[in-house]
Amino acid sequence: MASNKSRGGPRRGAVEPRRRPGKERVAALMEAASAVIAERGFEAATMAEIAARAGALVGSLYHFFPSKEALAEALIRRYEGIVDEAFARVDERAPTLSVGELTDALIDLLAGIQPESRAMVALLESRAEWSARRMEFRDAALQHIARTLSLNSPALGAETARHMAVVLLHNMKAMKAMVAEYGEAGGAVAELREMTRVYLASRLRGTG
Amino acid sequence: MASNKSRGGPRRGAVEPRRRPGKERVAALMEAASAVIAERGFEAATMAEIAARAGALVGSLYHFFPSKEALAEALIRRYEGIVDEAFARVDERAPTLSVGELTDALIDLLAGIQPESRAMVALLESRAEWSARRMEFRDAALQHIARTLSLNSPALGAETARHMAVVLLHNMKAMKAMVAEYGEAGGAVAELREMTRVYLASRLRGTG
Amino acid sequence: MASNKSRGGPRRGAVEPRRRPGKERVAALMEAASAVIAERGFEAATMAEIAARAGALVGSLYHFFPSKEALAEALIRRYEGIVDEAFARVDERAPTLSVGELTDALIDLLAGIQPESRAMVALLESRAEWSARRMEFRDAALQHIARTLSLNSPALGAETARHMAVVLLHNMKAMKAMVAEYGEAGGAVAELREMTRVYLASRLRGTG
Amino acid sequence: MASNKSRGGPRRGAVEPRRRPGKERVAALMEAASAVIAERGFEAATMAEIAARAGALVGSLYHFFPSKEALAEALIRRYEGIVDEAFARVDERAPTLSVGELTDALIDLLAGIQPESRAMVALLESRAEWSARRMEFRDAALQHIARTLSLNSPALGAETARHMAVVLLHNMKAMKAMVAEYGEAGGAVAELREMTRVYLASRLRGTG
DNA sequence: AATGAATGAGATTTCATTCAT
DNA sequence: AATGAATGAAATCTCATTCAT
Repeated sequence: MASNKSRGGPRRGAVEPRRRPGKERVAALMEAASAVIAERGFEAATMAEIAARAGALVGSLYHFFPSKEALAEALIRRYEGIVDEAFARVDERAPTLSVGELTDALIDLLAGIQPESRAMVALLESRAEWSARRMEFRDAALQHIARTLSLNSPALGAETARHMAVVLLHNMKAMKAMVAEYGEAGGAVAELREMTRVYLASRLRGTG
Repeated sequence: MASNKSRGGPRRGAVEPRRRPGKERVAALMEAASAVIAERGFEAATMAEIAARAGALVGSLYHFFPSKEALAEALIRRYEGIVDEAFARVDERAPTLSVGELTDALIDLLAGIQPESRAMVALLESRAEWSARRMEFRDAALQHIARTLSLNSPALGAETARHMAVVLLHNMKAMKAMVAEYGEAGGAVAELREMTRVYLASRLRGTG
Repeated sequence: MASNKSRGGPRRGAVEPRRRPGKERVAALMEAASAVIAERGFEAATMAEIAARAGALVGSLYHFFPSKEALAEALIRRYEGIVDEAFARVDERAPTLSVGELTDALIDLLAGIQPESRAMVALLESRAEWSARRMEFRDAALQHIARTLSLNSPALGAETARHMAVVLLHNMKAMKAMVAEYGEAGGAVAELREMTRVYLASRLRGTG
Repeated sequence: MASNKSRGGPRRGAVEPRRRPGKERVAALMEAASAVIAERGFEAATMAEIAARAGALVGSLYHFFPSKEALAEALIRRYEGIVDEAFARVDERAPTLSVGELTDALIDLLAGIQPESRAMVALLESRAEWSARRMEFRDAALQHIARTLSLNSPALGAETARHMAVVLLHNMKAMKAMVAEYGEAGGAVAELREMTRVYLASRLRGTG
């Protein structure tokens, strides 16, 4: 890692361009960032490669994202939106979902988000002094899961739901990784799904 | 001159020390490496910090471990020994273990190895071109788990055991991470244990 | 992080500068590299000194030449151009040259290229796993010489010309070194010229 | 290059062991040094590899040769002895040698010294601030050659002989290199021999 | 005498970030 | 807005040499 110290001044978040060409540029840059981070992990992804993949130059990248961390935050913000929507769709149906349906809905939620979710997991996994923004994202995901559980099984205690969410988030990330490694049809993938199903069946039994 | 060309010929792994002080130094260096890697992850751990934590200089570190990768391999070799022993202890009792006992034996196996296992997980998780050595370690762990399952439930198909092992290894690593984050008494820890228990109960039922 | 793993993908040779100041910088860097390599030899020449001599920092040097080897290749590419031109000028007159004129044309060819040729010889002499690029340069020089010989004495067999070229290249490099050491007027320089002349006279006699 | 500064105290040359085992050790170390320097060149040869090739350790090597330069000097001293003898053998016959015989005697002199002469050439070629010792060796070789020439052709002026020696030494080193590269039977080797023959024939004609 | 661990300066290379144009 | 060159701290690795045992 080179000098990570933020030498930068007061500029904080990402600049939001008003004009069309700028918007397209930003979209291309974020897509490129997603791809590179997914491939290499956050720390190993270099700003130069991200820019190059978008057909741009570092200067351009820094024009919109004043630091690597700002880029990460912008990505996370985008992921949050996507994840929010995914949960919203599940939550609509949550109260009426059977255990098997709930299992699939949750466990496939991350894996179903293409192609960003690999970068998302990489970002979540990356240390880098555990930036506050990433913790928030993680907490938001946990709250989402807990809420979905509660919607499905209102009798579930809030704290229990929260603890279960921690486990389920692990499973969701594992599913993403396993699908990437073995493909959707792998036997291990089926086992992970089955484990999640029997777990939810057991925990939500009396409550549903 | 510091050209990176491999010049020394076939020197591959770590140099084994021949004198008492060297042995102690190597032990101290590996301990320091474990600690730093556990804290920062493999890529972010610097050779300088590892050496410093052992009260040594980089030159000393490189005297025993000719590269960062060689250090990683030496650590993995040590972990392999420890993990082998842990599995051997479980396997002695495996045929007679109840599902609950088997669950605990497996899920606590990694977490029970102190203090190295955090570094072990970090090493397993690190990318760095997925070095062959780390893949082997992973495969060995999977085989260990599959064997333990088969010892407990001989009727289990070999392939099924293998697929279950993939899932269980995920759980074991998650347990390690969660204990490190929340402590042993955390509610999430209990949930992970419970999930593993009901999963094993469900899969080993008819077979035991 | 400074892992040596090739991460940037296929970037091989030198980056060609796109702006005026860059072009000048690159020219200054290559000149500095020539000078330092000429003085110290390739291996002993350090990137830091090369950069410093051009009034730049290592980072700048690496901006244009991603490795020391890439810098060497860029230099060789430039030398190739210069040498090609020098041979082209000789070859125009080659058919009509007397032995004495041919001797002078060849033996002074390298020595006449100022100031790069000392670095060129240093590069040619340097080991460093005998990089393919340098072998190619050497082969090209041999072919040039053989062609010039054949132009002057068409009856010369291709293989003989090739073997003579090996000897003449030695003489050309020796001339460069001796001029650098003793100056143009040295008695040894005259002897080398004379040796080359009687050799060519003897070999090209019946053929010319 | 690491810290090349001689931090050492007043110890200068190599220690000469009195006991048999010491003598054998020294011989083995010098042989190993010759081999490694021949393979890699002087600068790239490391003290550790030299020691290892002799089945010894750096400490041992430094016991007998207090620095790398001292080792180089010891090697040169040995070479001087060998070269002195070789010239003595030639000089006995020198007055009666025909031009062809003189050519062969000189041009094969270095190449005929096995296996040290490659290291010798490497040492002679290496820069390393052009140590005085190596310059002396070179000068001694030049004087040897000049003397042999004068013995064969007493009418030759002293200065002319000296200038011719410079050229002939180049040829002798080139022969060594070419034999190493193409083998004894190469066409280029024959050309080099022929060039040397016609040169000597031309220069020594009236004088012999 | 011999061993082999320790030292530390220095080399190559990487990369986030800045800034003049 | 965009470009791309410049910066410089930091990381990995090397190696001649010293020194305690």
